[in-house]
Amino acid sequence: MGTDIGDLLKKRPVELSGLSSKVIAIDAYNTLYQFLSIIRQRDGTPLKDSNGNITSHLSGILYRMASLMEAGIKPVFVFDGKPPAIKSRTIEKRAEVRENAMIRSAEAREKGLAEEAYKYAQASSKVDATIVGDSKKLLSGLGIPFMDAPSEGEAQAAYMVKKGDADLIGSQDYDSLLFGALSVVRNLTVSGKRKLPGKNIYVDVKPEVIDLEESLSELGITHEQLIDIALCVGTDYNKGLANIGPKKALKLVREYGSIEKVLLAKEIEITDLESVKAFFTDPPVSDDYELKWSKPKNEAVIEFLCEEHDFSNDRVIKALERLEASAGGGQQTLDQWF
DNA sequence: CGAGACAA
DNA sequence: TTGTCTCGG
Repeated sequence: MGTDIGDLLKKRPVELSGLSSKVIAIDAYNTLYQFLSIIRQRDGTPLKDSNGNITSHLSGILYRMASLMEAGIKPVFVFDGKPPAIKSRTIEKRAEVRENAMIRSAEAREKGLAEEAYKYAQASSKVDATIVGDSKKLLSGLGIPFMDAPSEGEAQAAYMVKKGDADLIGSQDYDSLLFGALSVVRNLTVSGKRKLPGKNIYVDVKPEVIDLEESLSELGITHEQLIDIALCVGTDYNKGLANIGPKKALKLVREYGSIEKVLLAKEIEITDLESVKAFFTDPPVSDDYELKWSKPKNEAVIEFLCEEHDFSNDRVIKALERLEASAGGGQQTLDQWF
């Protein structure tokens, strides 16, 4: 998923507290997928309520939003709209991978290969309409704004940053930088050690910020050239060149100046090159959003999570208290004085 | 992933 | 208090 240009970019570790008062446009699809694939039991099954509905994403949203709001961060979720036609190959491929993973997971479970079963169960995660609907319902209850992008969420989020309505994009992917986002934050989580599944290995996971201008000047390339590099490596919208990774792509684009000249020199072609480039530089975006954070609607959240989805009352109330104490990123509490 | 329990 | 592990839904 996304584009494999991460190795080229400069990453600066940050604390969550260092992002206080920042508006972060969260790539909803990316974040929900992360929750679905990671919040699982040891056998690989996601969290579910007594009716069999998946609830991993609800758990993820509740606790992470409590942490972010507590840190004074103002999150806004940006959901995907209609994918562009040039993405259809990627979408088909993802569906294939998921179905394959589902079968392999079942097979591995039969054979008693726990680790394998877990891995394939993760890969079968799908952000479907129910997951999206549930998530929006919870966000409404938590008082956190969200919007539907006309097309790609990352493109919309990048637009919001360029406009100055948001400060950073929260995503594990780098695509929003191609769409012109000035700043991306990855690992948007309370920093700490994470145990790798299976082995007894712990890794430190800290939030990290990637600044577009900083990365470009360090690489000595323009934004357009960064897009060209991504196009060489391959994106969600094009296949990329054979045996070309980020390092070789950087070298080629530096040497020839642009992807067009690279293709000319190597006598190769990329289908839809022009429309893919145009999609990165001028994607469909919308001004139809309102960024307003409000106090959580406690009763509605409790009804939704506890009554409908079997969450523990105590846990939900605790998370709501954390949210309530920080709702509006300080704005709300300040208003009390006027 | 993140909370909570329990050990050190 | 800090680290390690399990459970949550």
